[in-house]
Amino acid sequence: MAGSSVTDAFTRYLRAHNLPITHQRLAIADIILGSTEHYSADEVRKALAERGATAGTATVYRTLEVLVKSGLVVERDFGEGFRRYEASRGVPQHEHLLCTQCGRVEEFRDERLDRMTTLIAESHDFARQRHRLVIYGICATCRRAPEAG
Amino acid sequence: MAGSSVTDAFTRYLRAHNLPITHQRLAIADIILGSTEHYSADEVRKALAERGATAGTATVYRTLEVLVKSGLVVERDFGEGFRRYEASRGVPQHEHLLCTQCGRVEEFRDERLDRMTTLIAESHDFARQRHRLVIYGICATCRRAPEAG
DNA sequence: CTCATTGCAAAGGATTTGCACTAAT
DNA sequence: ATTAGTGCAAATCCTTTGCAATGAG
Repeated sequence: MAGSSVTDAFTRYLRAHNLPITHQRLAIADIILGSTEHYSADEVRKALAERGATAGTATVYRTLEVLVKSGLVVERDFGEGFRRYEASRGVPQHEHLLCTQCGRVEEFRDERLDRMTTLIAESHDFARQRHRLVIYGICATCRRAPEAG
Repeated sequence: MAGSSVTDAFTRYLRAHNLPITHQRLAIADIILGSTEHYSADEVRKALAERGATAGTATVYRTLEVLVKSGLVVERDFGEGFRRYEASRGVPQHEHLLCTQCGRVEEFRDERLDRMTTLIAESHDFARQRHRLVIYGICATCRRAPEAG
């Protein structure tokens, strides 16, 4: 563990593809890969600022793109008007719960969905690629605190 | 049936709410309420143009908002970067298949999902509001025609 | 007539792109 | 030294808003 971090896989990816290993790339990777959160591009910038690091908007987006291409990060769209990015952590497929009040995201897995959606796609003569299920609701915390805290 | 159209319900809604009944509103309602398609705001404008009618962008969006408030139209977000609007036709809840090549949308219903998502939300201590399932794939037509038609 | 709607153009938020400058190898 | 990345600002896409002109009741 010592001397090694979650960004190692990204460093290897960059090296293997002859892509420069920059401070910005490592800092952004460190934030996303070291957490289970679902970050928006803007939240990444804020997280960088909290650590005393910075990166231009364009760099954040471009690095997120590289991370997605590497397979280490997955892009999500929960219909909020912007995208979120999540470390893939080797987890094959999972669904999300989104608190419509505070934006909190939780994950769950349900084996039945893969089978179910495959059958449904077939019956409509679609070649299924993937599916996306989001459950919207209010989390326990927000129910206890009526107004924002 | 004669002398009456699908926009009647919208006309009644507008009258009941003391909202002016304009040509633009009727034309836009006629397009969406008279079809089972899932229109983007831009597609609504194109559909208007095909009929020789026009409406400013702002009017299209504002009318869509009124239609959604009336309950006659439902707003959808399939993660394409823009929203779509669909006549509700009294259909309670259904899911969508989206062709990632041509954008074609098909619908299906699965009773199990309501139960399933309610239980999942409960187990995460979320007060479930709604859910959204989209299956992405390639439709039969696009599989036959490799390149765009 | 009176008030809400319309349409244009400007504003907005998220994301992308062009380009001179800087840093990685 | 090369070559690619960075950051800024301008540009783009979808959507919203301000405001004078227009149309519905």
